[in-house]
Amino acid sequence: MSKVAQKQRKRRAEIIETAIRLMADTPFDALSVSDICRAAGISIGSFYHYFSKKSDLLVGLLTLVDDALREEVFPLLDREDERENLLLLARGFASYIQGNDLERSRLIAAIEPFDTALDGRPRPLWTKLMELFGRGQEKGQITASLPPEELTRLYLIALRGVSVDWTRHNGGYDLLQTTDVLLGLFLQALRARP
Amino acid sequence: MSKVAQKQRKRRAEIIETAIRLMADTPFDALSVSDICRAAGISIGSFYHYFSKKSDLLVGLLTLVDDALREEVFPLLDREDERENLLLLARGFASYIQGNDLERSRLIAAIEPFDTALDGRPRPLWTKLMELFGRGQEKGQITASLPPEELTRLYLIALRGVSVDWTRHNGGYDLLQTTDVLLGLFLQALRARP
Amino acid sequence: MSKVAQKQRKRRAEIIETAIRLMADTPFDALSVSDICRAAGISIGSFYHYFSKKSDLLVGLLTLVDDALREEVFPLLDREDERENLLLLARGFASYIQGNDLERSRLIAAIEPFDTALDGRPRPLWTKLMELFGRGQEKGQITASLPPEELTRLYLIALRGVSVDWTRHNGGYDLLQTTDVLLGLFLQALRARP
Amino acid sequence: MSKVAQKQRKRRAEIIETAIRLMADTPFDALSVSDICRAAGISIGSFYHYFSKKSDLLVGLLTLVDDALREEVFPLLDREDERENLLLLARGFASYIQGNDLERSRLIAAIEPFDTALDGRPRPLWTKLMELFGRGQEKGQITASLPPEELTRLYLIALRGVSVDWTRHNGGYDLLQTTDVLLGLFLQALRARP
DNA sequence: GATGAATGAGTGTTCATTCAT
DNA sequence: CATGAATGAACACTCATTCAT
Repeated sequence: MSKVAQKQRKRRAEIIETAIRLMADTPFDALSVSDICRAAGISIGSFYHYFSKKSDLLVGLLTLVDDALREEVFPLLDREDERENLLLLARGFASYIQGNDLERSRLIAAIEPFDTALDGRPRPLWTKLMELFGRGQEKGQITASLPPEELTRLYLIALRGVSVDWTRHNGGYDLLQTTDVLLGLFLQALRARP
Repeated sequence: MSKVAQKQRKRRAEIIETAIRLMADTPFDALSVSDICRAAGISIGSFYHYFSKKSDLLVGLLTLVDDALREEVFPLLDREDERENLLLLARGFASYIQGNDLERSRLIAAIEPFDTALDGRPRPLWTKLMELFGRGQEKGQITASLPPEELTRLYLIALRGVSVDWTRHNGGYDLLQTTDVLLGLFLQALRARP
Repeated sequence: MSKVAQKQRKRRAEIIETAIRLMADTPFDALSVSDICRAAGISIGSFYHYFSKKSDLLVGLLTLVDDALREEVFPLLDREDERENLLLLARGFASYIQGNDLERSRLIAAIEPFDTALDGRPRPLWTKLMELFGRGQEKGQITASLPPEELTRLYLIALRGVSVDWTRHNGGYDLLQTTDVLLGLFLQALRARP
Repeated sequence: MSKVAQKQRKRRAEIIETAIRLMADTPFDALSVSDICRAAGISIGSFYHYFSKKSDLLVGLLTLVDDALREEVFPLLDREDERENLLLLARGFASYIQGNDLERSRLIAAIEPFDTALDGRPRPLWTKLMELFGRGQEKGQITASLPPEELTRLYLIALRGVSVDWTRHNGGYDLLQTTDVLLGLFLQALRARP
């Protein structure tokens, strides 16, 4: 990648980060381009130099989440019991949202259509879940009464449920713990029966 | 109720129904008052005669849902097994959203903060769930490892999860069936163990 | 006057009084017809039964002031020294505005074009001032270096000045006293010189 | 000042001038932002680029008047007799309102709360009057029976009176001459007596 | 690359006025 | 006489987007 292109990427990322920070308090639609520019210390003209439309920001934002998952969470999923891996993945996602130093980025959850495709490519969270459920069934750890697609779908629904609920309650409780309990119960119900 | 007041109520309800219809395609915030008026065949002035602020519509809308639940779903919850009642309640809610001839009103789910209070009073869905979980534990049908409040909370999170997901997929699948499977699994995990 | 017409007059007067009361806090233009109706306890329909336009209220209002002056102040102007009568008239006007139990009607001053004609007829305040200045000159009490019309005009300008100023300061000082001093100085300068 | 900032100032001033011109016929409150924009040949968006609220116009307007007084009238007040200076100041204000080629800007008078503070700072007209009355009393040219504050207040009341009256008569007479006569009489009454 | 002035359609909301009941 | 539902033009203000510099 050329130096110029790299600088371009970095600038884009900075703007996106700024937007995420602001979205902690204000939903995307209620955030004006000039708000973002003021916070990012750039001019409106510059914004439109890096993004051709306001909604381009969202695409950039989702890509950022995907990258974080791939780099920080996926490498940890090496347990023998796939149900443990599934729970770890949910926790990884929850903790990214609730996020260490990213407290403010919690609204990601509200936007995040985390199963659907982005630019045609499937989101990595979906792909990884499919993989884990598939392997879990192969290993006889997870009930085979439903296909992996269906399990993935249900799992994501529950995961989205917690995220959205947490968001609606303004991050007022421990997302990690609630995710643990709810998805734990779900996985318990999926235990393969003899 | 006087004839005049009745007419008032009816007109208000008509406007709300129109808004619900439109919200199938467009989220509330992106819906302008004049859109609603055009669709309802009334003038902007009339709108503000019935609702003092745009956001009043939301309150009206939630009240409508509450009333429907109370009148059409609650009377059916007379099974001996409280888990069956819980599932029936979830189905009732789902079917109201997916709604008979109301296909288009599905976006209710996106707004619906169905656990929190409205005007200070708790929403009836929340109250009823508390009641069913409590009785279920008394009868020994449901695990007592978590308090009814927590169970209610988790149940609503899952329920909200399905609704929101279905909404995000533009009502592209059978909400009733997915609700059945997901909440069924959840209740299965809650079965009291000897 | 028929009983019906009398009742009509009374109702009109009631509405005007209500409007005056409200105008203590809110200028006429910022006062909506429905505000007035709510305060007067009548329907909008009724308002338009008694006044064909909102601005009709103003005409009614001015007539009310004229009547009060004629009935309550003019009879007192019987001093030998016309300058005393002139001061009494100014005081009478000021005290009507500041008004005993009419504290709230102070904004009259802001509207009051008290020299110009109303419906073609000259306002009584103007007529009376002309009369007093004329007699004062005849009696040699007031300088004849300016015609009565001019003196009247200047006197009204000063009188209006105090009223408006007092209004702008939200009635924050004693209107009567300031009127006394300012118009007193004015009359002092008009003393006929040998 | 940078070229950009200068251009900004000029544009703002142009808009204010336009508003003043329109206010000859229409009081500020009855003047819509879009009227002003149409007359100024700019878009509504541009208006809000230069003024964050409609009422900002008023502040700008008053500042303009203050600046004009300070630059064009104050330097002329160098007579030995302070009463002459006082009259010159009144004439200067009147002539600014009636204004050379600014016939149309006469409504300034109606808005002008010319004694009260603007942004916390006292208006220069008030300060200058205080100074002149104070010096006049020291020199024994003006009666000491009232303090300078009171004299300033009364003088401003009379000055406002003429302005408002002239405005109400739609500039139908010579403001300069009337100011001369009225304030002249006032100053005559204030002559220090042995 | 970067800037920010300019645009104008669009927003939620108000309100004088009419008129069927 | 009295009501208040209905109207719709008007208002102050916002904001994504363009483009000359």
